[in-house]
Amino acid sequence: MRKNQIRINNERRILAAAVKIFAGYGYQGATMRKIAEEAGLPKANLHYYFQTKEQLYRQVLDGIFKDWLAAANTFDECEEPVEALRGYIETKMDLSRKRPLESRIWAEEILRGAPLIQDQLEQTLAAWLDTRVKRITDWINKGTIHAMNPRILMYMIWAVTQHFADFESQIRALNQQQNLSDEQFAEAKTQVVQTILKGIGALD
Amino acid sequence: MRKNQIRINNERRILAAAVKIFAGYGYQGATMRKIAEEAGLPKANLHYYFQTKEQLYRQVLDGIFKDWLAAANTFDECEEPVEALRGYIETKMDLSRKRPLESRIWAEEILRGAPLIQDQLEQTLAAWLDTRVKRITDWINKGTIHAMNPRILMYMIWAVTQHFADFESQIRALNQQQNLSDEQFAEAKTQVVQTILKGIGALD
DNA sequence: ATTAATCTTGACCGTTCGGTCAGGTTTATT
DNA sequence: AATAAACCTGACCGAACGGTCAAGATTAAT
Repeated sequence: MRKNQIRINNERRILAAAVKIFAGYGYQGATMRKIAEEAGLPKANLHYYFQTKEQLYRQVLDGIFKDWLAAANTFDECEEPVEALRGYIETKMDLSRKRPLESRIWAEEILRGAPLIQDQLEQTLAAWLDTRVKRITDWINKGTIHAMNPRILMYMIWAVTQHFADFESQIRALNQQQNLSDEQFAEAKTQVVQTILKGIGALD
Repeated sequence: MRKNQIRINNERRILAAAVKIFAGYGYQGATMRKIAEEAGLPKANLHYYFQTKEQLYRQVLDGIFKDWLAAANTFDECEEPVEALRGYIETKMDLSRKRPLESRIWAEEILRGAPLIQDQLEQTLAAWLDTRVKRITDWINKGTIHAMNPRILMYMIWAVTQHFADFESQIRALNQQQNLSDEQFAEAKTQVVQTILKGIGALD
């Protein structure tokens, strides 16, 4: 089978290189030259597979957005707030640990005012958030967690979990110029979960 | 007196314009042309006061760094964790509300790996953090708050408070395309304080 | 074996970038 | 009033940017 094997391979190579370069330099700072060099292909070849820099960037963002939404599986599968939120927070923390580049590209896009993904935020993400807000509201009504604004809870979770990817260089500078070790990161993960779950009255 | 009044005025105008443009476009996306236009001065005039784009950017970063550190006054003045942390969190939240541009410039610099402020992070900020870590450790030893890693607590506070500035466009998209009203922001501030203080065992 | 489709690439293009500079204008000093 | 210092700015520069293209090489289809 494998009809377009060449195309598939090259698009994957280019996208992987683009993630690295966009994360390292930002949209404006990234150049097609750097991405081509990282991918090991001539610059003109990039334009054969992706007409413009913006189109390449859009495809990178699309991939990130899908991971973002997929991270909510544990949240949806669990009934009780402790399991659901612990699972979601841990999944988001793991995502920050394993794929920090994607988190940084997302963060930079939002920083710049989300010029290219505003529609997805206002529609897909807003709808995604609404259903989770409803679940949290149910927990509040049942008295399982304290009364609060569920949206702000979600913002807090996003902020904290993504911080470990987005502000990695700051954390490194404050940790003897060393990235967090696996042990340190595991400690952070536990503490984040505990603090938030306790903070909303789901524990103790 | 006012000897260099012209210089003082123009440098202030240029720095104010630079904050806007750097925050809106990032370091690479910002151009001296745009900053000059925003300041209402010819481009060559910018280079008279600030030799290079990087020097202008450095001065912007320096100003932000000072605000950053100054926000810790309440933290230091209060004895007990509830007052100290509430004061610090509220001050950082207010800073995010009133000066989101500065927060975004800082965030972008960290995202890019802090190429220009690594020294300040490793020295000034690291020392600043150490003294606060000691105070939190004292609280833990006295049993006023739960046992935990004080550094991770500080990361969480930074993450959450700055999120409201850095991810403003995402929050807006999830809030019927409206920025948080003063009432909504006040609610967020209260909830952030409550969740963190409860989460570390300082309340209830 | 031939043709068609896909892929590859060095050379090139117009635009914009950060930065320079000479020469003029304004302000401060005496 | 004269001199010096500070300030202003249009025109210009080389470099780097995103993107194009024609011509050749490779692969797929018949």
